[in-house]
Amino acid sequence: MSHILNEIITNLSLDCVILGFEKARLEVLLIQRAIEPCKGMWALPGGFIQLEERVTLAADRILKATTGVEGIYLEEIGVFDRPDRYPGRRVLTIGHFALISPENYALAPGIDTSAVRWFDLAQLPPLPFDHREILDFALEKLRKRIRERPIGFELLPAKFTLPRLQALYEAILGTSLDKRNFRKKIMRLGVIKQLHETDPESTRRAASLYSFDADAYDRLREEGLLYRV
Amino acid sequence: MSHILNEIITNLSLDCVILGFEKARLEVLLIQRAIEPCKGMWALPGGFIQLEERVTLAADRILKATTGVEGIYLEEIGVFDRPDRYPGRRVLTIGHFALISPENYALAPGIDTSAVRWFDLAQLPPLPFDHREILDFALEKLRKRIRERPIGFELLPAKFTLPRLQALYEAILGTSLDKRNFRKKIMRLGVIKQLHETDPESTRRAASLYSFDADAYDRLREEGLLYRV
DNA sequence: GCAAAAGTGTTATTACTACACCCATGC
DNA sequence: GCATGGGTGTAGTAATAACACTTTTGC
Repeated sequence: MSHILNEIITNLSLDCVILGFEKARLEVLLIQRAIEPCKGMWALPGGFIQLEERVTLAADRILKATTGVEGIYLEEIGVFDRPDRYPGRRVLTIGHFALISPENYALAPGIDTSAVRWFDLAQLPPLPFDHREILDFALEKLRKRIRERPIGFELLPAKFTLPRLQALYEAILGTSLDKRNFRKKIMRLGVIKQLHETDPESTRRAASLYSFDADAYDRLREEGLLYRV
Repeated sequence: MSHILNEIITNLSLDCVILGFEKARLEVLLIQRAIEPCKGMWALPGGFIQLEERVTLAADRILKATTGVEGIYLEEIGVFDRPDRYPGRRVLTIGHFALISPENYALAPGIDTSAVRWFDLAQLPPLPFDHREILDFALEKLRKRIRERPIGFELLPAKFTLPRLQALYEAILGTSLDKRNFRKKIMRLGVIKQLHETDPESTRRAASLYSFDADAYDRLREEGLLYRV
């Protein structure tokens, strides 16, 4: 077994699809590559796994080192394995995704990275390798999952309004939803609770603020509860 | 890029959890290892991926070479990455699973394998590496999935009876289900059709045979339809 | 004729969809 | 006072869970 410090597994990398929600649109976090291959292109944050490292820890390390984002829950979405996906040698990559509220995280371009920023999904630059495929796969996974679990809270600040939560669901699903039915369903799940405050950012009538009950959410998660659209 | 024939990726393997249903119990297909490490132990069928090979094709190739089973749909369930999971060097493995009807497949121990057979899940031998973890993960995935999709047909012969399908659901979920409600739900899905034959193996009153409508199933799959228990 | 397994319907409850108006606030 | 976005209720329909007896057949 090799023990050279920080030696990497050369045939296996990981990439992260970090999704956020801003101004009624979904966004994805991209980095501008400062090294070859594909130097200068905007790409998913990613990198190589060290020889003795757990994949999840590698994902945390790489995301922090390239974007400044840390302490988020990254979920594995699958292995991407086209033989020609990376130039010069065979590299399979383990796709990960996460949902975060952009305003909670400061961006800082780091190692091998010349810039980091959020991109609206509708205005993406060309992506290198198979990153477009990985992104599309993550989006599809998100759409399926939101029908099965009351996710979405990760994409909003700790206190949020119901109109904003509904806008998020509509952005993910690409449809519009009935306001009354949406509220009934969400409230019946019992995972959000009303705070006795209103939205200070409102310019007209202020909406009530709600917060998310993590314990109740975990209970539902166990039971595989659904949001059916 | 290396082009030595059949050169493998040394840090990445794959393993297969093949589940079947026999005599009201779930079973898993294991092989007896004919080579080190863990020579002589019963283990999940698995092996290494070749340098230019797609993972799915590698899984088909390895499963056929070790067990004789071929032509089945293998689904990726995730990467297993404990640093000490394989002795002597770092090897991550991509877990796969599949559901098949044991009677449809002839078993033939092959390369690096001294025996193949089905094991009742309740009477498993000790498994090497992290194979127990991979198996448990696959079973958990199966339980979650059966609540979301009308699976289970892969585990039964082409013609099956409703009592047998119900027994399968009960085996997977670990609960008992109401016969009338089960039939109503399954029939309402519209993915199985009644044949005008009865079960020739019956010793008392013979049950009707049904078959599975693959087209209707695919349509439901698209919509993410559910079996809620 | 009886044991064993297959098959069948109804009711009460709960969840879902569709749909239109009033309320609070800043300007 | 009006424009903007927040908030609320009902009725018809569909799905669900709970529940017990009759039918067929081999022995």
